[in-house]
Amino acid sequence: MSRESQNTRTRILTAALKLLETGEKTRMTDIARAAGISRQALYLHFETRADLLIAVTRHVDELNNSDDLLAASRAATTGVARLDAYIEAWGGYIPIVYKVAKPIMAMAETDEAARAAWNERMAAMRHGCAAAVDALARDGRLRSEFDAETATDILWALLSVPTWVALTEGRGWSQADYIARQKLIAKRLLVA
Amino acid sequence: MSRESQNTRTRILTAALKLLETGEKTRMTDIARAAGISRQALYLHFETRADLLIAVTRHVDELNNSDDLLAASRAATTGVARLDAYIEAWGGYIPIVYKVAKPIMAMAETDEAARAAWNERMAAMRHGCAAAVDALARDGRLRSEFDAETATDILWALLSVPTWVALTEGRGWSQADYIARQKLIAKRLLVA
DNA sequence: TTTGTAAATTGACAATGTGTCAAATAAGTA
DNA sequence: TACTTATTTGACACATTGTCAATTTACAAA
Repeated sequence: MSRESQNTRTRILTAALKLLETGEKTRMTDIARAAGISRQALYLHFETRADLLIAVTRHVDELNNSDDLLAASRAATTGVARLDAYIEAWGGYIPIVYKVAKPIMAMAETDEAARAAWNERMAAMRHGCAAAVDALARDGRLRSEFDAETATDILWALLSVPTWVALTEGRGWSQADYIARQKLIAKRLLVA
Repeated sequence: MSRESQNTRTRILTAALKLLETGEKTRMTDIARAAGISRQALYLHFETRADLLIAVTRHVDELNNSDDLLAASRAATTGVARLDAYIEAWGGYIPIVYKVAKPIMAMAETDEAARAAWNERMAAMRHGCAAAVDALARDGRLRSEFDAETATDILWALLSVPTWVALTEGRGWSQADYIARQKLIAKRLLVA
């Protein structure tokens, strides 16, 4: 994969991302046109449409330094602070990835690669939840109502993308509302 | 629409339901074969695949007396009892409708009729949530942290189908776990 | 300048699944 | 017998993904 080819690959990802963000159609034809190459040339860089879209999410992660973003919550000293920081970080990141994640979620019904990519992402998100729950437990402030595993599941479901979609797009919660309320809810549920 | 035609219509709905429940493919071809008629004849009874699937959900509602099921929670005297009863009723009904609802949710991305049908269902579910929240408020037992509208949104998101899918299919919660824990969560969040 | 190579183009085509159409048939009813 | 309704049969349009083969472009090495 030469330098030239790398440029084209990035050009494709950038073009696809722009289409996704502006809500335009993202058929292979559309992405090719936006990238200024032929539709068939897309297949020289990505095996399938699913692969291409998955690559776009990774591209988005890189553009936004997603690791650093989420790692910030690790700096928190208390469990409660960590929980808040994680909700702030992840909750703030959802709107960024959502536009790209949406077609992947849709494809996940039928496409194995898309399903695997999405599950992996959700597993990573759950790790963040588990870390917050563990930090609470270490402080002796995890409510005894649920064990750590169950508490993690609850937090994970609470912070899931479909829940975010339901509350923001479906019920009109602003992003600020969403984050503030989720912090309250999570603390009420998990903190003793 | 003659009596004979009615029979065929029911036969189609029954056949489609069976395919959905057993997880088999539900292309128009498959449904037709299962119903013992030609694929083209399906279009004599339903305009589109979306219409057919929507009709199946209504058929399921009728088979299960869904109205009565959910109405039971209305009999509860206290707000807390009503909340519990609603979670029990709706939570218990999710697995029944889910298999049919799944392809409709998938179609909702692209098909206007499917989207409308699903939104209507979710709005109806939210009415149940609102009723429970109002009952709590009437008892003076609604937590003051959130207003009634927001509390309803939270309960609605908590009881949403994607959340159920995440916790049961995704995290292996049994149906009994799901209902018991959701009751605890809802009370912890909403009851003063 | 010639030659070789990687990237991209062009045009055609298979596969899938939905939805449409027209002509023929079956079966019961007036 | 004639009419009506449901259904069948076979063909086809359409959208979209993915594949293939032959050709062209452009750059780099000799």
